[in-house]
Amino acid sequence: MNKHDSDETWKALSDPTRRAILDLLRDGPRQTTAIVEQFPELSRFAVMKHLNVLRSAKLVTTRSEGRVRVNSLNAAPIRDIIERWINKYEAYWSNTLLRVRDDAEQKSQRSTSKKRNSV
Amino acid sequence: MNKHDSDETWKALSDPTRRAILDLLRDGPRQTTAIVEQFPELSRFAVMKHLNVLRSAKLVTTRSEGRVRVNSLNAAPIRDIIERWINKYEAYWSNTLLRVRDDAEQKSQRSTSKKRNSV
DNA sequence: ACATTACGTGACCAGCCGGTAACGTATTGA
DNA sequence: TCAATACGTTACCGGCTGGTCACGTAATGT
Repeated sequence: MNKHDSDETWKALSDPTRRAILDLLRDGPRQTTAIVEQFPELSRFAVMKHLNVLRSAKLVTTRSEGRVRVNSLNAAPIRDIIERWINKYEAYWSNTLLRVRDDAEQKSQRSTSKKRNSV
Repeated sequence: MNKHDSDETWKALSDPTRRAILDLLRDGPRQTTAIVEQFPELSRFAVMKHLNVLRSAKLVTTRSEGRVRVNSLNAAPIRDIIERWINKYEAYWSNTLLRVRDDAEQKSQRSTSKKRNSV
């Protein structure tokens, strides 16, 4: 949780393509080519560069399976940042966070259908 | 909350100096010169550029008081982002964030009379 | 009136960032 | 074996970003 690490996380999260990759990996691990194909408007290398940024920020982990590379989301750095900001800005939104918790409770009571909004 | 807006927020938050300015404004409004003086290693213009980025991302609002300009934090865009990410990544950190939310709830119930800093 | 204080801007520059084209490596199946 | 598949890299580039220096504007106190 040192400053350099969180700064790298922020930098990694600041790009919309990289956030879209994380969105994709939320639904489960993906091999590299599958991620690349998700962005037909970008070259393969462009996507892989983003992937490398995410890897060095430890937001994505990759393991080899034969000639396939499986990329998985690691949400820990995001959690660290969010947790930090929740504590830092607590005075500014305590009531809002209560609403967030209510949403979460309702959602877990309803069903487990996931929504896919891109931020 | 369209995509452009939240992207601008992310970009604004991606710089450590800008996050430090927000940190400063958490403690209350500051006039422009006071913010500038907080960063002796930077030129005044550099700080003001960062301030302008924060203003156009609506993270900082500024009002005139005579020849003084008072800058205030607006945490709403941060709250929006965090709220979204809490919901999106809910499955990845169930216990930790619930604890944080419980803390917020207890605190808001304890000190309902205590107003937060004027924004 | 006018120096002082507070704030803002124009012009410019180096370096990083996100992107492409082309090429290289390694595992696998027929 | 060797073409196909999956993945990665070298070389390069335009534009954005974060920074500087110098200058400009506007309200205030005396």
